[in-house]
Amino acid sequence: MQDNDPQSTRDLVIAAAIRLFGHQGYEATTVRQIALAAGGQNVALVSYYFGSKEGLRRACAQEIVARIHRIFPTAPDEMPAAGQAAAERQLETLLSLFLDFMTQVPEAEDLAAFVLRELTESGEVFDILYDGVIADRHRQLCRLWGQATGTDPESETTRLTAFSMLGQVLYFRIGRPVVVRRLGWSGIAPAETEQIKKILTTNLSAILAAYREDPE
Amino acid sequence: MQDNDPQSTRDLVIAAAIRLFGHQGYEATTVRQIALAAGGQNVALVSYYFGSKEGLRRACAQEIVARIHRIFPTAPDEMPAAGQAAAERQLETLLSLFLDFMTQVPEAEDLAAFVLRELTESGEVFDILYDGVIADRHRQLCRLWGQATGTDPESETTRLTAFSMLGQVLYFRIGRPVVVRRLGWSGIAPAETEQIKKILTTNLSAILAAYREDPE
DNA sequence: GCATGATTTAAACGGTTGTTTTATACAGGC
DNA sequence: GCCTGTATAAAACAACCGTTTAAATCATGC
Repeated sequence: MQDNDPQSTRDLVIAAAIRLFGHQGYEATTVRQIALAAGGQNVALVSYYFGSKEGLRRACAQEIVARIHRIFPTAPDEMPAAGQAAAERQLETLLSLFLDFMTQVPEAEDLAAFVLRELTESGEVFDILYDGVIADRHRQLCRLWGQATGTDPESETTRLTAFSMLGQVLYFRIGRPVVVRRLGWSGIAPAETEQIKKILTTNLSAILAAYREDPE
Repeated sequence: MQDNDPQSTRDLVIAAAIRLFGHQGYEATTVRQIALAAGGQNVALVSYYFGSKEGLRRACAQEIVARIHRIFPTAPDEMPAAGQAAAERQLETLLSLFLDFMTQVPEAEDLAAFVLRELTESGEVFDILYDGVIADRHRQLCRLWGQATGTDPESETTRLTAFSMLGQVLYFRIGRPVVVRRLGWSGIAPAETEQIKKILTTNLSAILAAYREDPE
């Protein structure tokens, strides 16, 4: 029970909490489970460090915001106005990286599950996540989309289309068990991610082409 | 507390449980809440009728399967081999109905939330839902997709593409709070659903066109 | 080496959980 | 009438919940 880790006890508790909250839900997770999963820590630490179980929940959300900022740094607000072809290529790599993260990075499962649950409950934590990670990323996607199609990046059509593209990626994380079972896969290894990537890339360029020849 | 309802007490309990399980999660919901929401019934009824809270959870899943069968009857296995244009129109109405259901029917929120949660937990109830509602509907979608593009309806590409289309629809239910906030809407009224429908229809025909001119 | 503050521990708190028990009301067959 | 099985009721059950308390341990500056 010595402190040999570089991580502080506080960080250990947060990491365990994100994993458990995401996997089984906030209410279903007990602080004793968290303390145990954090390396056999004491139950009282949750109250000590975070005030309450609800405080720990908030701390988890803030940690997620920080972690995603580290993984996907926000692009500078004003980007060089690339051409349509360049913007399309940037869109492609953006969605590709997002898919890789969602299907391949192990910790993404916990993060996505946590965000998903908070999203359904629409509590106070939802605001932290929306302001911290969702809004900026979506705006960036819309900016690229506007450049690639030559349309208003903040039009209602663009914003909704951006969500429809995100939905495609996210389903392969949220609906992963369904996809795996229906495809007869044993999981989503890098080879399967490439297979999905081909589908999404095809969809992307097809939709972009439709908007370019008829900007509505 | 007389039995004036046409619904049996059992059905009342299941209805209340689906609503509460979907809205706040299985663990977060107490059997006393359910009994109260079912019209002030007694707590012991849950054990009496369903054996346990977990048994009630299974009964909810089976009820959801039955209800969705009632709303979206499965198409007969062999459909008249319609032409490509007819198949595309059928795809369009199918996704359109699905979106309507997901965004407009009030009870869809509870059903979708329930399914979503069970999907994340991958327990025994997930099997009931996959076998009962997901597999058949996805196969039907693939069949139509095959007809509309002239490709193998059970190829890996077709099955994945079908999921990518479903993902687009589902995001507007799962991510509803995000969409509403980002678009500055106050909710998703029928007018907003039509707006989304335009986007999804555009995407659908664009992707179909891509596969038709290059079947890969 | 001792005072000081932060960290960790064990134990207990009242309250709530799912379930069981026991008793009561109510139907229909004989 | 009574008997039988189903349905509802109230109360109690042990187990567990999040939180608090109070004491022990640790690191650190002086």
